[in-house]
Amino acid sequence: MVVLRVMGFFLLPWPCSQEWRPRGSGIPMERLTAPFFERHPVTCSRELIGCLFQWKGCSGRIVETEAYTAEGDPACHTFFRPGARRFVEEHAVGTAYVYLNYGVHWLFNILVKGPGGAGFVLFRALEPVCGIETMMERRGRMDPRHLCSGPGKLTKSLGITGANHGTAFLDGPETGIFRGSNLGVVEGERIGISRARELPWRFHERGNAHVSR
DNA sequence: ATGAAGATCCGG
DNA sequence: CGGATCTTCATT
Repeated sequence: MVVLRVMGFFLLPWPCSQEWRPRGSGIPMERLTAPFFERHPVTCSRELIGCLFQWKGCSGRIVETEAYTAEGDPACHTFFRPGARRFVEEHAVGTAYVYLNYGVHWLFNILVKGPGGAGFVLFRALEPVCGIETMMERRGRMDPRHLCSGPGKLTKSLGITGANHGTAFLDGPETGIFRGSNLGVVEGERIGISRARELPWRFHERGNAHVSR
């Protein structure tokens, strides 16, 4: 059992075992399944804030996301990459879309498809919960606030690489996303892109110290 | 073949 | 601020 400290307050008793499997300790951990992701990318991005992302021995609360829509979004890979459009067509909701950016950093997205359109949710920051030692082995010893405070940092902390591209992880024995709560969601403009910056498609938990920048 | 662009991070 | 360093895609 891990007690999370958010904004100076001890708030959520979070189920967490040595095996890094979030499992029952009185509070049911509701695993997010396909229907959650059968909605618009912006909706999914907003509602993922506060959920627990579990990845092979490590986990963290999702505290920052960005939405990219497959149609009409010049910043989305689908806009200029036929391969990305094919990916959307050929893969099921919940599939990991991982790519190498600037030849250096792996970035993790989840594929979503709603009636209003398909797209991706980019995971931009996590608040580490379990496996912090493992994360530090990968990134070096540092303030836990900096471990996953960026899309490239969190993949390195969790050990996510291109090998995970195109894989289903929602229902894995060691991977998945679990419903959580948040202290309020702040919406703002996306970061680090050159096109369609004005869209307010970046979301983060209010007051959270683990977000990027 | 070759080149440009890119949803980042780190260090000076 | 600049460099690292690789993939995808378009152009030659």
